[in-house]
This record gives sequence, structure tokens and C-alpha cells, in this order.
Amino acid sequence: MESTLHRIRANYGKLGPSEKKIADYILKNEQQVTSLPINELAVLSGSTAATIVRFSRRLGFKGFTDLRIGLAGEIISTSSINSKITKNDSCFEIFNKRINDISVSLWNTESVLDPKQLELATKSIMKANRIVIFGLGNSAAIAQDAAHKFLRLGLNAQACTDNHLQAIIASHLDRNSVAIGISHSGESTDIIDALQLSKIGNATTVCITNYANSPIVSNSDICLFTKSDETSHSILAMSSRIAQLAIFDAIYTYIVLHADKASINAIYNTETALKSKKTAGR
Amino acid sequence: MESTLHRIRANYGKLGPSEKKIADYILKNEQQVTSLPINELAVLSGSTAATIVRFSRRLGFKGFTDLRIGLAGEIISTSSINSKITKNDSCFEIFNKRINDISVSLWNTESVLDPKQLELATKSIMKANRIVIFGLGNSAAIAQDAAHKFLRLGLNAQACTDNHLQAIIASHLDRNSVAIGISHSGESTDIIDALQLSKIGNATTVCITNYANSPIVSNSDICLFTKSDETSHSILAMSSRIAQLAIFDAIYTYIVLHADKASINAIYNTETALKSKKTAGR
DNA sequence: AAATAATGAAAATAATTTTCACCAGGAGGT
DNA sequence: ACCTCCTGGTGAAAATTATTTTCATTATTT
Repeated sequence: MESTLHRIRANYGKLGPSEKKIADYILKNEQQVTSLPINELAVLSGSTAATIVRFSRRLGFKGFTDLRIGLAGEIISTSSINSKITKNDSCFEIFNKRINDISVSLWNTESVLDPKQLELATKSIMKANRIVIFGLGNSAAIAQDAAHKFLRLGLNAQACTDNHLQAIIASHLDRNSVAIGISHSGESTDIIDALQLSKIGNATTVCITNYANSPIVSNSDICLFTKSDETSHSILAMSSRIAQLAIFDAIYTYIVLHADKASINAIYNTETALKSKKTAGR
Repeated sequence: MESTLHRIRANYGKLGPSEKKIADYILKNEQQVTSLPINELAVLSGSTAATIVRFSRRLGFKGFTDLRIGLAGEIISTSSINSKITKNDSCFEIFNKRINDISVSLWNTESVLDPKQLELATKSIMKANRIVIFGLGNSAAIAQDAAHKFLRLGLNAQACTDNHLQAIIASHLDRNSVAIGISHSGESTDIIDALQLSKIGNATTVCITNYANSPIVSNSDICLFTKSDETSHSILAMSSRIAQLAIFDAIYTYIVLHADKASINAIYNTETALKSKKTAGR
């Protein structure tokens, strides 16, 4: 079952003029439409109730009510996000608001992440002889997590979270290497330096950042963007980091699915090796 | 504006018996209710339309229709996004399904995480002289991330992700220490051993796990549960790890908000120290 | 036993869907 | 070119369905 907004866009061409007006109004006022009676929507969109019903049917819904529910289900409840964390919040309330932030940030990232760039990054990683992931401070954990994932796949991956080692490692990369730099702000000088050094040896450089106009972007062959507001108390850009994690996870999963025999064995062996660490299988 | 399901739970006590039946039915059949006429819901829940409307009003909605929209908006469309990842999916499609999984898992965790235990854990961490976080394999990155957060707060925190060191460190903890063990399965023997050793010195033990009936639970003073299905290709329990991250983030944020002068200075100093690593301030 | 709260049946209202008549534009025949 | 006969889109109004309100009844409490 496809998403509501998608269905509207996909069928836009086949719509009649009056139906187009309805589609336009809905696309412009997603949120509002979820709590609008059909007759009001008819007036607001310059159409009639009957046409709205036909419109809904044409898109594959049972009727307007059905479409509306679909719409509500897919709109990141812009209204309900009052994620301001205050000092009076209990720890649990904070958790609550946090996960809301994270969800929003993930779905926002989905809208700024370029599928093409993501695919390029993935393919580069699959083909690389060596993968180095640079991340400092907040991003160090992400880098390590990513390296861990790739190692499981039998890839020659390595996290580099030490700014002394970074320069050394970066300068030894060659054209068959991929250097991935993670920096939320896109301004971490050490990471940028590492990518520049990597470029000297003709490694493919990939960055993951939140800011499209940051210096790291101009030093990267492939750019993967996250999107998170990081308004509140996040000195630690929590939600953007989750977005970063999700990106690596998608890459990892893709590679798992397209792995050849050898890689699958690598995964299998890892699992077997870890089994002995558990008291029982789950 | 609070979430629909929460409002139902929060006001559950104040409901009449018939309204409770409605609440029960909605909580058990969230998804279905979004596309159910009020009269059918009345029959299914063993109540009447009038009571449902009253019930909706009492929860702060304009009427049943309003409640239903709220519900639809907050149910991570379990049905619509069929998160089955297939080999034909592009990397971006995988990303898409992944973030859906993560969202679902986060909101599920919100429903199993005990606010009391979370608060206990937080308070223990705030008061501790020493905090050690044990995590191996998948969980190592989480442990490091958490330690990193606490360090920024000026807390004496340390991640221990090496199973040789774990035993050594654990056996040196005392009653003013907090030992936190992270294990998705709750069965990682090394982590359980570490917590047991920690307990000998009377440290407070905290676990984070997905399984309430796992051995780690009986070796912990405080238990924090995540909930994620981890159906698909997740050898790496991705979404539960995000839930773990979110838990630590909530704890961290709470402590930030309740930090005394000294701690705030610690944060400030950290930020200042890091400034020099950036080409410009963001 | 009176007051209060909760409930359901039925009436009233509101929203949605269906029906139907109309119109515009196109295809094919004269 | 002109006339039909279609077709598909549209809106007005009727029919249906859903929701909300009213009100009488039944529990529960004081």
C-alpha cells in the first residue's frame, strides 16, 4: 500500500481540473485537511463534495474518510510536537520528547538524503579495498559503530577516532580506499584535514553532515545529508546522530542483501564466534 | 498537546466501567480503530456511541472523529509501511523502511520503559562517585557513547568494552559506584559476570535489555527495558540500540537540567575546549 | 432518600456518499 | 461543415450513514 501523498502525486496527471484543485489544496495543507469536513474542503478547494469522493476513490481509497485517515497517519504530527523540554519534566517525559525529536529528525532526513548519493556511497564501500571512517567526539561512536558493522561483513573497515592517527592513516589511503568523514556541523577541522589527505592518494571521500554549505562538503566526493533541528538542549546533536546511524544501517543492510557467498560466510562465522559468549541462543 | 494513547492511559483511572471497556479496546486495537465507525466500535467494545463520545471529550478531544485522527496520526502506520526489506529494494528504500522500524521501536520502548526505574537509574548515576558502563560487540558503541555523555557532565564515567578489563574493573567497584550492563538479549555472559562482580562490592547495578525474563534482569537492581521486534535482517539489533541510545540521552538531558554550578562549568569547559577544533562557530 | 455519576436509547444534527442531470469535448457518420 | 452519439467530468440535491445531543433510567455514594 503506497503512501497517501505519494498516491496523490503519482496520479496527478490523470486527474480532472476540479480534482487537481483538490489535490493542490491537500498537498498545500496536509495538516489542516486531516480535520476538515468534506464540505469545507470542497469550498476551500473550489470544488464539491462529490468530486472529492470521486477523487479519493480514484486514488484507491474507500472514500474521503479513508483518505483522511491515511493522511493523518503519514503526516509527522506537526501539531503535537511541543518538544520543549523543561526543568520540571521527569526523566520519562524527557525520554518521550526525545524520541519524538528523533522520529521527526529521521523523517526529515529521509526528505533531504539524496538517494543517488546514498547509492554511490554504498557502491563505493562495497568495492573498496579499505574503508576508514573518521569521527571525533560525538561522532566517534558512530564511526566505531559503522566500522563494526562493516567488519562483520568481512570488509576491511576501520574507525579512526583519534586525531593523531587520522593524519597518518589518511595519508596512506589509495584509489581503492573509501574515506568517510562524519561531522554534524561539517566544520571539524581534523575531519576535513583527514578527507583532504585521503584525497591526495585518490581515495573516494564521503561525508555525512547536517549542513549543505559547510566546508566538509567541498572536500567530499559524495555527500550524505541529515536534517535535524537540534534546537533544545542538545549540545550533543542527538537526533542527527541517530540519523547518521540509520544511514550506516541502511548501507549495511543493503550490502548484506547483496553480499556474495564469501561475505555471507563472514557474517555466519562472526555469529558463530559470538554464540559462545551467550548462555543460550535467542 | 499530549499524545492520544497517553491521554487514554493517563486518564484511565477516572473512567467509568463502560469507558474503560472502550479504552481497553482502543489500546488493544489501535490500528483497527482508526477506520472504524463509532457504532461498530460501540458494539465491539461492548458500549454505546454516546459513551464513546463522552469518553473522547473527557480525554480532551472535540469528539470521536477528533480522537480518531489523533490516533491515526500517532500510530506508526504498522499496516501501511510493510517494513519487509527485500533484495530488490534500493538503498534508499531500505533507509526508509529502517527509519520506520526505528520509530516503531522507539514508541514501543516508550510503552515498556518503567518511569520509576528510569528515575531510579538517573538518580543513582547522579549520585555515584564512579560510573562504569559494560557493553560488548553491538553494545560497545552504546556504552562508549553513554560514557562520553557522562564525561561531559563532569561525572566520573567510563565505558568498558573489553571483556578482559571488565572483570578487573568490576571487582574494584564499591557502594558508591554504578555499574550499567547493556545487553540486548540479556544473555551475554561477560556482561552478567561483570554485574555480579560489581554487586560483590555493593555497587548499584543497572541493566538495559530487551527481554524481561533474561538472566541479566535477576542480576540487576534497576532494569530498563527496550522493545523492538528485530524481525528482519537485523543480526545487529539496530532499532533496540537506538532505543538504548535514547534512554541514555534522556538520562543525560535530565542531569544537564538538574546539574549544579560545578557540573554546568564542566559542560561549559568541554564546549570551550572543543571550539578550537572547529573552523567557525555554529 | 436525595444527590451524583454513568450509561444507553432514541432523536437531532452533521457528514458522507450516491444518484442523476447537465455540460464540454471528441469520434464517426452524413 | 454539421449533426449525432459517446465519454468523462462536474455539481446539486437526495439518500445514506455517522456523529452528537438529549433525556430517561439505572447504579452508586452520602
